[in-house]
This record gives sequence, structure tokens and C-alpha cells, in this order.
Amino acid sequence: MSETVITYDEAMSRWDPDAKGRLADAARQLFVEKGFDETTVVDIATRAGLTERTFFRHFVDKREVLFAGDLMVDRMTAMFGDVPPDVPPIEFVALAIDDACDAISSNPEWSRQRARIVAEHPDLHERELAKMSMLASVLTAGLRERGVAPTVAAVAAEAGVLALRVGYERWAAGPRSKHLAPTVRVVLAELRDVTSEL
Amino acid sequence: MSETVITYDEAMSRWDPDAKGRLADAARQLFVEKGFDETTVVDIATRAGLTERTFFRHFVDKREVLFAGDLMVDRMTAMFGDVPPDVPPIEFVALAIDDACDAISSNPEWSRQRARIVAEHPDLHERELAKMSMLASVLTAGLRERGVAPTVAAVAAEAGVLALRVGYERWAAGPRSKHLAPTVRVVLAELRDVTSEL
DNA sequence: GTCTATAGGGCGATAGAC
DNA sequence: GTCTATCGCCCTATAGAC
Repeated sequence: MSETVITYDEAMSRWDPDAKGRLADAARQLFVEKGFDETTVVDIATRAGLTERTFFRHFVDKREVLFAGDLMVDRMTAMFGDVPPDVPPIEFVALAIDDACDAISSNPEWSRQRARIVAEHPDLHERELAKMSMLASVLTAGLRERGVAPTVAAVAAEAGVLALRVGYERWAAGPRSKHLAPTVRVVLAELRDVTSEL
Repeated sequence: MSETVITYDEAMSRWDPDAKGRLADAARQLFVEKGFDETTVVDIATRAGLTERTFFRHFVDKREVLFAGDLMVDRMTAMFGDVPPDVPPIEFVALAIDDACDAISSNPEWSRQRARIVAEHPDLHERELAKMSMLASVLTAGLRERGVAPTVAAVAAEAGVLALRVGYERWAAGPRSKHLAPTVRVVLAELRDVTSEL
């Protein structure tokens, strides 16, 4: 009769907590060590003590592992209620973006490393843009609930996300500074100034 | 007089005129008929009378078939020289975007159908955003060559691309109108007005 | 043109938590 | 017992290599 051989790894890891977090950590490490293309999903899963199939239960595709959680969307919607009711649309957006900046700045080294990985891989850059687009949708919905006209809501939301995206890139590429929000506010002001020449 | 060298590409195109165009047409039809996910590359190639392998000779991946050519980038760089030297950055950008609008408007029905297909598939939307991001890079480079400060150049370029993207969506979703440029100009004005409240 | 690796899905079995 | 996370095996399509 044959007995099932259970290796140490399998026995230890199968029900260890935070599988998703372990996968995300393993992925980040491997992307830095070998690059995105050279890292397979099997590599990631193995390092996390899991299988390829389990990876895809947690992340819809390989890229998504770097954008874990979509925490920003939840966080942002949660703070909509805190904004006074009569601020102009762009100020509402700026406050929401400030909040997103705090989320990014709360882990500055990881956020900078992440930005570097994303900037180097077109596929990841694509996904980053898609995530930013989702943020814009959330902001647009938040503004429309406040009675802002749909077209104005969309444009204000897109303006805010533009500032976040450009500001994040600038912050990650520039000299170390703790807070992202000031950089993003500068971009927003530049956007106002540059469009005022129309 | 030099001898005529017939490359493999030229020989192929003699037997198979406009293989790339046929593939793009077949893809568009199939995406409408069956949806993006349900259409395989083999389906597309077969309808175009070609093989899967040939498809990937013309397009780096399946999504790319809807973004054929990157004609916009070439067209845009080509018109940079026509812009007078002393217009403000945002006006330079607006003129370049007008030109891109003309390219889109030149085939309005196809551009509207394309926008609908792209809007329905997250993967295609992602690629669209990436293409727009490339346009922004080209515009930024064009501005910097004119001596515009890097940060201003980037923000002006992103503003223009924002207007193109939002305007294109609005134009494709709204009632039929031939020209896209006026819609995009409206978005640009809205962007100026909404940010002026900062 | 053929061959191969990887991405990613479907589904049932199973190990553990409760 | 139920419920959920994980596994294992089989499959196809994408995409790249030779």
C-alpha cells in the first residue's frame, strides 16, 4: 500500500493565514529580482507556498497582484461624506485625492518601489492607468450624487486623477519626500494655470 | 540604377493585398458578432483567409488589432512644425488634438463602433488608455522641443489627452455628429473652468 | 510552419474551520 | 453536519521560439 507523502512545505503552508498577502509579497520580490516577464505565476505561488491555481483564485490575472485590494476605491467612497456640502467640485475632488495620497504615502518606500516596477513594464503601466480610470469613475459618481452636472463631474474627476497620476510619477522619480499630497496639489495648480491660457 | 530587391513582405502583399486591413476588418466584425472574449485569433485569421501565425506577424497581441497602426502618433508629430512658434503650450496641444480629432472624424461610423466595442471590454479599455498615454508622451516631447519647461509640458499634454479621451467618449455615446473636434474643445473649456475654482 | 511554454478557466475532491 | 480555501487534473488560447 502507498502512503501519501506530505512534504514539510505543503503541510506548513496550506492553511497559513493571509494567502493573498503572501502572494503579493512573493510577486513583488520576484518582479524586482527577475523582472515581470521572467517571473511566472508558478514561481510566485511556489514562493508563497501555494499553487498556481490558488493564485488565480485571489487575483484575476498576473498583473493584478501588484494592485492588491483596490483599497483606494473603498477608502475614497468612505470619505465622501466628510466633505462639506457646498465646496466646488474641484475642491471635493482635491480633498478625495489628498486622502488617496495619504494612503500611498503611508508606505512610501513600498510605493516608490512599486512605481518603479510599474513604470518599467508596459503591461503594468496599462493596468495602472485602468486603475486610475476606475478612481475617476468613483469620483464622478460621488460628485453626481451631490447634484453636480454629469459633464462637470466627469471633467473634475478626471482632472483630479490626472494630478494624482502625474504627481505620483513625479514624487516617485524625484528625491525622497514623505508626503505625496503637496506634489499632487502643485500639479493641480499647474493644470489650472496652463489651461487658463486658452 | 539599383537592382530591385523584393522583400518577403512585398512578395506577400502582392499575393495577399492588405492582409493587415483584412485582419482588422475581420476582427471588428467578429467582436461585434460574438464579443471580444468569444473571438479567438484563429477565428479572425480564418475569416481573413490567413493563419494564426500571420496574425501575430502583424499585431503584437489580440487587442492591438483594434488600434491598428498608431497612425495618430505619426500624424501628430508631422504637424508639430505647422504650429506657430509663440502660441502658449495649451494652444499648441489643442491644435494637435484638433488634428487627431480630424483623423477620428474622417471615419465617423467606424470610430463610433470602435468606441462602443472598446467601452464594453475592460482589456480593450486598458489598451485605449495606454495608447492615449503614448499620445501624451509625444505631445510632451513636442512641447519640450519648443523649450517649454518639462513639468508644464507634461501637464499641458495630459490636459489635451484628457479632453480627447473624454470628448471622444461623449461624442461616441451622444447623438451623431460628424466632427469630434468641437466636443473636445468644449471639454477643454470645461477643464479650464472647473480648475479655475481652486 | 511547427513546437512549446505560459496564462488562465472549469470542476470536482479534499482539508481544515466552525 | 456546513462553509470556505486549497488542490489537482484537464483543458484551451495566447504568444513566443525555433
